[in-house]
Amino acid sequence: MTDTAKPRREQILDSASRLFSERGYHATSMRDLAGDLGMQGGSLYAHISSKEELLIEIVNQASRQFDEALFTLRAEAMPADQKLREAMYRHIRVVADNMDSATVFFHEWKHLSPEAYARVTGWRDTIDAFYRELITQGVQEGTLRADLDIKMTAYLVLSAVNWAYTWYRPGGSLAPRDVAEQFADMLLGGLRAPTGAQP
Amino acid sequence: MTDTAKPRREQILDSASRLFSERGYHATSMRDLAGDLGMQGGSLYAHISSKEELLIEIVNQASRQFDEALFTLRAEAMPADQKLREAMYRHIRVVADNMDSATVFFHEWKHLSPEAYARVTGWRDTIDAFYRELITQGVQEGTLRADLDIKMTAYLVLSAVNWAYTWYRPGGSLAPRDVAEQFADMLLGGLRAPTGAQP
DNA sequence: CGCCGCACCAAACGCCCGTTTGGCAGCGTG
DNA sequence: CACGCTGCCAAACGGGCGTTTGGTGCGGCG
Repeated sequence: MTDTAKPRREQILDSASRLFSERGYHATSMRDLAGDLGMQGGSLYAHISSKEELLIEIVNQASRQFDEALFTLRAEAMPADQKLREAMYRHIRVVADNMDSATVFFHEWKHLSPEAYARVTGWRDTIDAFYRELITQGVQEGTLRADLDIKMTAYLVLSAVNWAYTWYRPGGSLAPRDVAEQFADMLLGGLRAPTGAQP
Repeated sequence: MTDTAKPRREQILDSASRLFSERGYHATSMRDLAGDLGMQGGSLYAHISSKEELLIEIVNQASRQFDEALFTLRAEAMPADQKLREAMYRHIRVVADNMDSATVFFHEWKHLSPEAYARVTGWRDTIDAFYRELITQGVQEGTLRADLDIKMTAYLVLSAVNWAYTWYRPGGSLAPRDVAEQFADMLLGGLRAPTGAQP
């Protein structure tokens, strides 16, 4: 209660996340953004240095959230199926808790300047590698099927957790935990009914 | 050989698909597009009526491809697991054969005018309903697990086939059929190794 | 009280946008 | 040869863009 309002700069970043995610980066003008905050376009530049700085900061923020959520899992010792379940939960939670910046992250990273662009690409590779390691570990320890193609399996898992940004609605009846549990159950156990007849 | 070159209008649509998918709709100017075709910006308007017409036509084209691929499957009588496999194959094939327009479709539909926007939303609902019906059928006939949540299962399948636009590269070693078969195998059979121990 | 610095406004800058216009080569047809 | 049509160019239009600039009201501090 020492300071009831967020710093102006954070308010700007919040508004920018929302508007960029709703309309896209290039379709949002600085005057749109300023209007959303009740000010004039030029006044923004007392707090930020450029429009691209906003995009970079939003994307970096999202990257950091994913990193923090997944990196601590890397070294933990647990069965791969359980670890995969936990990774999916954390991944989806980050998406769900940051719908706006996650959407901007997935949609607008192409518009970054070369350095920031390269950083995002590098981050993607890191996450890819994380899931591939996890799956490889699972195959080696016998928790996951031995005939899995590591790369394709990672793509499948990443599809499930990333695509959530297009349909998940926070505040609905589904918590991130529910989504992750259901997805993990289906992915690990399979959709087919256990019939007993098998070629 | 009666006419070696495509009609100019089709060339424009092809270029627009590529540029819109690479840079985004708003980040591509009409002068960029014209330059790609070796002409002046204003000259485009001898063949098209507006920039948005291009976006609408690209998105409609993609919608039509999905419709044609999936609609014929609806009435066919086959076990649901096999039908799901075939649907995933056709879905991924459309994405793979139309990477540019599919990317535009997934990324830029938000920027359409209200009528075209509503049409795309309606299309999405149709595809959603198609997969939900298919899964419901599978549960009823006993091919798929009885405890599946229909909506979540459809989300999972759609994630897998839609997200392909972000990573698939035509001309690589993976044909759409390979991707679909692997995804369907993993989804239907599950990732977990058959141990024999089960609660 | 006088002063500073902060947050903002109003206006302007140069540039690029989507689109329109008028004109002009080339060419197949009468 | 004259005609009109097609496909394009060069230039311009009004407007919006991201950003800069000079000025102003105001709260806090010496």
